[in-house]
Amino acid sequence: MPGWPELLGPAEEVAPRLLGGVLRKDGVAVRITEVEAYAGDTDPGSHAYRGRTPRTEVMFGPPGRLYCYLSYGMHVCANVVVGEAGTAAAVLLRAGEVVDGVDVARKRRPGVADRQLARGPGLLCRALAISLDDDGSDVADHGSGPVTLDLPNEAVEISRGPRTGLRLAPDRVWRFWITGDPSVSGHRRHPAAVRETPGL
DNA sequence: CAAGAGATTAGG
DNA sequence: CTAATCTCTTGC
Repeated sequence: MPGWPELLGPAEEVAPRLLGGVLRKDGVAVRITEVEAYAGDTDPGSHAYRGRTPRTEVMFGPPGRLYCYLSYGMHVCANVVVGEAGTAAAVLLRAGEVVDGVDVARKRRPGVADRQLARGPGLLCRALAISLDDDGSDVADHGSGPVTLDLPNEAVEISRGPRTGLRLAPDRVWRFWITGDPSVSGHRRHPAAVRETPGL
């Protein structure tokens, strides 16, 4: 059974549906509170915009896999691949709240307040000990790999705003987060234009 | 082949 | 504001 039907829509529709979901690895669990959507070859902001490279290969594969990449040469960031195989859409996991294995996560980030343990895409991976070795790991097939994802079973209130760290395609308002959650990142220049979208 | 920007974070 | 440092793109 290839992937979940929930992951098959366009990235900007799938992304908010992941909010409140739980990502697990080695006893540590993070409830996802902030995501960003990337559309692949039609999206100038996507790594896959200029075609396949060894790094972006996973994004062109089937949905439900993890796309991990090295950011600025030092931080690992993780995406969930969405959409049909052959497309390169993905959802970047930007931030979350540690809901299990807090003691383990604390050891990975000494001196940091609990609510900030996964406050940012690089930090989220550090809290979960996700590395480049997890690139391509199948999170949809629950239990087969080291990393698993549970989709949320209750609705959450969602806000949206422009994507962070990107100058390109500012018209795509594709960053989503759980309204009012203290663990969302955006610590840098928080976009002024922030609207709520109860209708999603 | 060399240079620079980028889905980041920590420290001054 | 800047350093640290990997991958890919663009320019010479």
